[in-house]
Amino acid sequence: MRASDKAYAALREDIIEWRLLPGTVLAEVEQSERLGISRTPLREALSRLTAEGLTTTAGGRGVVVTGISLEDIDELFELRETLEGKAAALAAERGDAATFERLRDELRQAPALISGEDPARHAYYGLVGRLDAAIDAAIHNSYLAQAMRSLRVHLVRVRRLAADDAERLTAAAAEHAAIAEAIAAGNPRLAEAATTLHLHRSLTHVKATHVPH
Amino acid sequence: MRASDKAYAALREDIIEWRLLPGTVLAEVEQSERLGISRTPLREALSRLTAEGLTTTAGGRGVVVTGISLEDIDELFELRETLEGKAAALAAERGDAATFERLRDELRQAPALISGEDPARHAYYGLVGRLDAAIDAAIHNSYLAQAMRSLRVHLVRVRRLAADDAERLTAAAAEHAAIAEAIAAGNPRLAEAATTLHLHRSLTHVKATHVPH
DNA sequence: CCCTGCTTTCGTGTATACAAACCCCCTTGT
DNA sequence: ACAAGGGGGTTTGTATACACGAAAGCAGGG
Repeated sequence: MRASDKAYAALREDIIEWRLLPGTVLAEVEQSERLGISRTPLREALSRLTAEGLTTTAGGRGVVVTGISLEDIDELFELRETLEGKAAALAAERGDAATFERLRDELRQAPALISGEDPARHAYYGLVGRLDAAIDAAIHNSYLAQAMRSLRVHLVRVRRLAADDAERLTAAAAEHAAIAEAIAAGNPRLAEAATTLHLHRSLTHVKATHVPH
Repeated sequence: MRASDKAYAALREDIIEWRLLPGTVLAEVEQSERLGISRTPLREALSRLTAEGLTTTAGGRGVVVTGISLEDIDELFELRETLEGKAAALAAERGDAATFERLRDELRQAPALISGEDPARHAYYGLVGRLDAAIDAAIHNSYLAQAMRSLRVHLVRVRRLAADDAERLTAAAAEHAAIAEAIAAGNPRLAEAATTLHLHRSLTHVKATHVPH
């Protein structure tokens, strides 16, 4: 693995997990020494993070970790609704029914995973990730998939702000199952509606349990 | 101006204007010597281009200029319709009416610009750019604006493939005027419909006059 | 004649040294 | 006392040298 990849992954993880708080300045020598690499690969890592929007260059004062305000969350979900709604509709038109039927069945059994402890809950997140991946593959549109991928980075960060209690996760699993069901049924408008519903409830939950940093 | 910015701007221009054709390998030493800079800033420029999707890293063998297939154009416009349709609707809800009324009036007088020679036609492209900028500002959503900006790079590249005859440009100006009119009227659904119509016609034109490279 | 293994060579990945720009702070003048 | 200008120090921007890896070419054997 390249040193720049290692630095990129480490910094990205630190930012997403809120170990590096917004406003933190990432000085090149300091971070390169912390990660045990040279400045050159670190600069490439910082470039990638800045391109993703996780950091911003603060004019001569190094790069700083970007923050996420309440307004940002609204904007983020506004775009997310647009993109994922369209993606769900396209998946319903173009996707393979059997794939999404399987995902629907798994999602209906997800409450068993959620009630358990952390390893099981991790399995649930993996399941949701597989649904996202299946939609990405089904839409047959690399540009849309790319746009959604770049969004998900910020969304994971937002999710870490909210309290993922078992109750909300159970409800979310049901909503995801409804999306998978609509896609499997080949009903674009229903798939879009189910996605809109899910995202609205998700946004409401995030804003209700949000703890400002 | 930094050397990396200079290299980035130069390479980006070369790719968009099809002076660097798809499949061209951009070797680091070769390009750094051509642009009169060192490898370090050139690498940063290539990183940025790759993040934008104008180039792709070819697994250890340098970066190559990406191509745009007919399928890519379809995918590009599918995403564009989603994003710009939403943006037009949001602009109609949140934008300042006076701003878009002025743009509508200017666009209605655009045929005079188009019939002229290149400098006047350049003024027309600038006018369309101002409409885009006005929409970007009106939506009050930096993430959506960012997504549209990253799309426009590829769209400019596609536009260079099509023949921009005066007839099509005159029609496009009328379609743009209709969009501005709908936004100024504060009618989101109409604004979205006008955008959808414009993009469909634009796509049809591109595919009709498309010359494969 | 073809296949395989080695060698050479080119190209990227990384480290480090140097240069320039910027900020902070201190000093000085009003 | 406050503002403006200069100097020191820190930080980024750039160049270059070196190391590692892969790919292409060549030679030898089957």
